[in-house]
Amino acid sequence: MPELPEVEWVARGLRPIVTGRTITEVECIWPGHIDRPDVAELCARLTGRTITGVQRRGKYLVLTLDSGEFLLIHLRMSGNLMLSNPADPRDKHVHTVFHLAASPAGEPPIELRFQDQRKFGRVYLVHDPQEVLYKLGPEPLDDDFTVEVLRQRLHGRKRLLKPLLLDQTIVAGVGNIYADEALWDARLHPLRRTDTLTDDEITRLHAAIRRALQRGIEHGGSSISIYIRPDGSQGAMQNEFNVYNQTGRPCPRCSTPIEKMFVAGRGTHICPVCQKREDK
DNA sequence: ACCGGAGCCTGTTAGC
DNA sequence: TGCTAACAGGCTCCGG
Repeated sequence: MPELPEVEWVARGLRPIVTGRTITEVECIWPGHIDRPDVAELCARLTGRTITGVQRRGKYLVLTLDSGEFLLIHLRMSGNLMLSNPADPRDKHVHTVFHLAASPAGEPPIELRFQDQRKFGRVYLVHDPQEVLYKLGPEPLDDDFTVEVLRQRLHGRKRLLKPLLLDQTIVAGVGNIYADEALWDARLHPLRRTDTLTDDEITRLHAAIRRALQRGIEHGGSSISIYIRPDGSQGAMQNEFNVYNQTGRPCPRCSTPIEKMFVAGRGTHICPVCQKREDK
């Protein structure tokens, strides 16, 4: 599911509710999600800990704990985190439940439920987040992600643009939706190679990556398939796509029907007129 | 260095 | 209507 904008909204949804609450119990219904440490140790080390903050790094959620440890969660394709009243029935795909005590302000206890249809999501409890995050490239929306930074990261490489954008070590947080949206915005073909890009094209690509992700955040993320925010509300970005999932519909720039192709095994949507294979 | 495919899983949908 | 194959927002490992 979630790419950077969706994970950002999960973090924003969780932050005011879970910060300051203590984990009273961890219920592991399907332990396959737990990457490290093992399930028993994870439950033991989390129980009694207080959540001190909620951050995002790329597509990872980072919960900071009063023990100095970090609870990292990656939602992968179909994972989701929901805040629920303990009395509410559980979805059948809920695999781990974090029971949270009443808040310091007196809000009643709540459950943080990790649900995941396809079971690709992962949970890590670590002393140092870099243990998991060390490979990630820069945060694309940070001020220090400049055109020059992108240029340097492409220097000497010969890669196809689509797989490049999906590579989290180049830039963190872009997935299939926002890669297609960014390439359309930059008027670049997904099969263009990085070593053929002009300075102007790199500048366009840099701006387009940031614009696509920023738009995603501004519209509350994309709620397609099963993704919704922790409070059950939906994003609206799915109504704003220019090319993603728009096969056959007119390009918003030139009205040419959007085409779908496959690149690196991923569905890829382009405007065949705006995104010429070898334009400048 | 980089690409593409397989594998990890289940649910939904398109097609016959 | 019913069955089957293809596809789905991610990532890692491996062979070429």
